[in-house]
Amino acid sequence: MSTIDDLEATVAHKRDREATRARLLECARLRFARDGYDGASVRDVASDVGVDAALVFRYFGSKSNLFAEAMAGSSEPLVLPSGPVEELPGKLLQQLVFEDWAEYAGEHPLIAMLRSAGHEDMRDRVRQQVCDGYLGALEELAEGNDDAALRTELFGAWLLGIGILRTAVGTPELTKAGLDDLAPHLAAVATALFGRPVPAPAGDDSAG
Amino acid sequence: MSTIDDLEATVAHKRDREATRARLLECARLRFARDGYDGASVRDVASDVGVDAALVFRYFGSKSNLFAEAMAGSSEPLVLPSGPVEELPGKLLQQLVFEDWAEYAGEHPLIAMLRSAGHEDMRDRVRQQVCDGYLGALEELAEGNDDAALRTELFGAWLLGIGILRTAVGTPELTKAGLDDLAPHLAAVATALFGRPVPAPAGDDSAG
DNA sequence: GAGATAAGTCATCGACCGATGACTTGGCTT
DNA sequence: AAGCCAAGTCATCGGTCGATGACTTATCTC
Repeated sequence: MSTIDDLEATVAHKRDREATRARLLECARLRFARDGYDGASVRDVASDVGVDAALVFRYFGSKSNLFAEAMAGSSEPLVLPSGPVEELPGKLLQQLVFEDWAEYAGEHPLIAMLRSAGHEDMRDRVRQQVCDGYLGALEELAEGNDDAALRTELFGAWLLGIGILRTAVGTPELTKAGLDDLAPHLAAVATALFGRPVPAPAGDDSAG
Repeated sequence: MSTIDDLEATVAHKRDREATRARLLECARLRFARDGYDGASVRDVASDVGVDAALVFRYFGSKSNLFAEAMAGSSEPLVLPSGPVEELPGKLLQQLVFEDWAEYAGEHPLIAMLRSAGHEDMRDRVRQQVCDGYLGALEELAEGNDDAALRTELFGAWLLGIGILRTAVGTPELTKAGLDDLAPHLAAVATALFGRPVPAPAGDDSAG
């Protein structure tokens, strides 16, 4: 009996406010990332979770708030790779481009979020995430240069552009390229931009 | 009297099918570029021109057709710079980033078009324009390298990323940077990527 | 088991969307 | 000036959206 109770408590457990809220946020993240702010409807999100749309407004007040909370809690999937800074460009490239973001419709959430950049507040949100997150982590690489921040942004622009050409535009060479194909160019550009040697990311064993 | 007639004939010229059609297409280009396919409404476009929305459907049949015709006629503003290939990266950067695209809401049409990349046919259109237009012009620079096409796309990705970080994300350093600030980095990256010297774009006299 | 409280639903509103068809108005020919 | 035809408008439909408030139902306590 306790087994069944536990099961129901962890799996189904209907009418659990916090659990429902969490599921709504998770589905909202996916929907917003995949379809953009306008493209994702509150009814869609609610339907994914299996509740009525009115409940969403009951919990979050407005679609805008739902978006804000969903994106605020999305720092988890955007976790930055750790390790020595020299290896960071390669790891970021791998994460941005080659990681399997299947649950985000095949795109890195950041690229997907750009679809919503038409709205002013989302632009701010995206910018903050880009600057504080990715660029902040890269800035150490540019240390010692006169315009370190600019160089960092330029390198970030490159990574972002690669991701966009691959997933949003579908350019032929980049689409079929693997990490091994990009590695030497990554090293060359990073070195040229930062004025310090940046090793090419290892064609890691996990990549078949 | 003839003066007034001429004025009306050239300026106002009410009830001129072709003129109205052309104005609708022009406004549609701007709206679609600025707000994306979903964000731009037929009523908006019609209102810009000063006609009823029903007229748009009368002329173009559907919003989708309006979009197709508007974008088909937009090859004109995407004219490529001419001159020796070595100067092309700089010119492209200037056009992509610093040209005044005021009529396209301050963004290069290409970047703006990415907003609509959620729609499949739009994606194809953007890819074709990118590949045949911009990347095709740049490919000559990569000649002599083993993977010339990939290098070209990588450089295109960089230019595109710069444009996006500037206008769509609003990253601080890139936003306030001028062409002169970017020129040396452009030269460094292009040289590293193409393996041949690429001169920095001249901080031209017209830029005050 | 009765009742209270919170989780979740239903019905509905007003606004806007794309789209259609009947209507009006302006310009040209005769 | 009469009258036709095309350019442009108006009224409206069906649908979806965000949002609200009244309602139902499950769960917990006593």
